[in-house]
Amino acid sequence: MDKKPCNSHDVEVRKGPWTMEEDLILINYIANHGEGVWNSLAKAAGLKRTGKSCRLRWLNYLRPDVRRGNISQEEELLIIELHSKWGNRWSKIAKHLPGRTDNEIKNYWRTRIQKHIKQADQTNNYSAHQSNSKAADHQQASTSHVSGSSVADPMEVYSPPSYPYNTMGTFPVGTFPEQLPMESNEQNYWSLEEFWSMQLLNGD
DNA sequence: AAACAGATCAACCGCGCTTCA
DNA sequence: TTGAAGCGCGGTTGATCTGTT
Repeated sequence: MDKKPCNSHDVEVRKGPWTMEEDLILINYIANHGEGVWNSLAKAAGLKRTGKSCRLRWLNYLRPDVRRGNISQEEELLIIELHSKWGNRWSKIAKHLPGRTDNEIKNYWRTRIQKHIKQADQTNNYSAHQSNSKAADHQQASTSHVSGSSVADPMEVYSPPSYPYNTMGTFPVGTFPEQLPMESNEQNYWSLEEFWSMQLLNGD
């Protein structure tokens, strides 16, 4: 299937961003028939998408309990804690953050947290280098805990207090929460009903 | 105002695990 | 027991957005 083309009859497969029409078809189909058996679902719904693509779209975006935007400090700390426990087991981590998807957490980790780890690492390496030079002069036995090779897990050099975030949980650069076009921060959830009423308003 | 660079995130890809005939 | 099919996961890519010069 994934390892080889699973369409025996050369069905054209769409790729790229999902259209609202496709979203509607998928939502409607799942609302009526439930999720699961994604390959046959895709065919039965008349979507020119792979089952995989449908599953991903549903789980990461269309599911009514998906929470979007504004990862709180509590959630962030939880992500950090769980990542230090389990590593890149994003789906496992996501299970402990209701409404968050593995993809979202993975992206968040890579774009935000990992960046800060690198920065902290560089800073620490720099200061470690500085202090090591001095230490060498003084024949001190002070071993730096950020010697790179001795650190198996980047979390060990990661120090949450060094975040550039303020205590209000806002972000220094223009990140998503304030820029979401429609919802206020309280409205991180949206339901099928809301989606459908949006469709009615749009006349679609 | 335009060009460029960096950040973000949706979506795809490939691999490995599970299930079932 | 084995091979095919389905599914889930983690890594990666590319389009878009935002900030800076």
